[in-house]
Amino acid sequence: MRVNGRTRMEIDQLGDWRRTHYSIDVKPELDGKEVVVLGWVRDIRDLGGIRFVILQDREGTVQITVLRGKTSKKVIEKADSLQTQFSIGVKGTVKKTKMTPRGIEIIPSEIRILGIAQHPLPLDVTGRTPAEIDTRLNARVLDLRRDESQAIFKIEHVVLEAMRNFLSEHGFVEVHTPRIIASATEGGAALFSVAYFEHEAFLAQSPQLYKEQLIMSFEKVFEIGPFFRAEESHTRRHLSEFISVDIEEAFATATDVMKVLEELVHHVCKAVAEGCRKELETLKCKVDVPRIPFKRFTYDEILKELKKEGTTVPWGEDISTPAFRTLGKIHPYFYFITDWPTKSKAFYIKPRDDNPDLCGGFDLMWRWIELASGGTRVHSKDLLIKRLKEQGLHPESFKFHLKVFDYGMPPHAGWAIGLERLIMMLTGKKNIRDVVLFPRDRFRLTP
RNA sequence: GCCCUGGUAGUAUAGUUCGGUCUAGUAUAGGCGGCUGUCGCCCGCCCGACCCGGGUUCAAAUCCCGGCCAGGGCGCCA
Repeated sequence: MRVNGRTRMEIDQLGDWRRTHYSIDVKPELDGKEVVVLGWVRDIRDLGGIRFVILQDREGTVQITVLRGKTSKKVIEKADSLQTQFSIGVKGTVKKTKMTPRGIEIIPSEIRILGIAQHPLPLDVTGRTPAEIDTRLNARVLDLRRDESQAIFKIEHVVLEAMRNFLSEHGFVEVHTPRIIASATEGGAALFSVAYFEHEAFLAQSPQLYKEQLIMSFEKVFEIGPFFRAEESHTRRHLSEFISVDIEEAFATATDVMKVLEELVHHVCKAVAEGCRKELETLKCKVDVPRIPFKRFTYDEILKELKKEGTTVPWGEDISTPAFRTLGKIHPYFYFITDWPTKSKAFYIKPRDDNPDLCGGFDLMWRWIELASGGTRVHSKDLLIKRLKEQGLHPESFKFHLKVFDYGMPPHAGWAIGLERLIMMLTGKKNIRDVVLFPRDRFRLTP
């Protein structure tokens, strides 16, 4: 049998080999010590009598140096049969040297080939030859070995960890609401339908109604999880499946949860700026820790600003994407937009007591992108029914939700932030697909 | 859903304006050979592509029509 144009080599067993060090932990102090490193072949440079194999693991790379004259025949044969992206294990001795940038190399005593890679590969992991996003997503697992991809998802991990810590420390309880629901939670966005035994069900577009119900016992809740929108949108910032970070708090108003939101964003930016220096450098990206509180503008003030720039938005209408792009140029960082017209926001956002045409809804903007939205919620059953009707929805289809208002619904408020959009902002990526492991959009369902 | 742009080796590109010189160029990857200190190693040789279907023409990668796919924009949204 032939693979890659040559005789198929034996695949070795991992056996009792376990990693003793990640690549970056192999340091000059270990000179003379035996180590076992595991990973993938990033690069091979063969100079004839000497062959350099660069091994990559999730933390970095380390050089394996094979000297033809001084190494056993068996090791040389193995080293010669390696190709890039093979999964391998190397047992060898650390050698201090001035010949490598990191000051060390590993002289192998045994190499094990643990998994082969079929060549030619669909993309270049070293990044010397670029690949387009479509090509990269089709070969996503290989693409995820690129330094840039690794950096993005390391940052995402740090963000999620920072968010969970922050919210837990502020007394929020993590909850999970159903993904499979009987009917629309908000109206508005289109839903995916699923066959649910003998019924039709839908994939949840938001945890909105459930999180409101949960504050009736837990008071402060948060949820991080995927939600689904069957929108036809095909843009750089929309997905069919996205991660929403939601909070809801009892006995609170928009003002209270806006404070939580800006403190959270501040905390997250700080965690990334301090904890992901290497990753930000890889991405050639800078994260400025924002000053809090963020600027707050009312909807009316925003309309006036836009008018000055020559963009007229009729009062009560939502702000168009081109108008938001204009705003992004005026306000190049974080800012809130408050006091929206009631009719432009969802039925569960509370109209103001002193002026029912305005409501307690807000958006958190980053430049021209809507990062989060939230508000004070309606907690009166009668008002909620009235609002449902005004939005053209049928109170009958919300009867299970309306029923809980008979059990002592407190005033409450909350928000939701689009995780991927936040990650885009922190990583400087212009396409949301870059920051999702396996994105789902209007035209992509695989891999 | 609508609008715009594009589709050339595994990948990324040149060529398309104005049809012929394209037997389709380059880089990288891949194969073979050489090289004992590389770190985007180097050198030589080789392999490999015009999205699909139809049309115009003496002649189509190039022009026209349809399809599929991709990227961007809009509306909607987070």
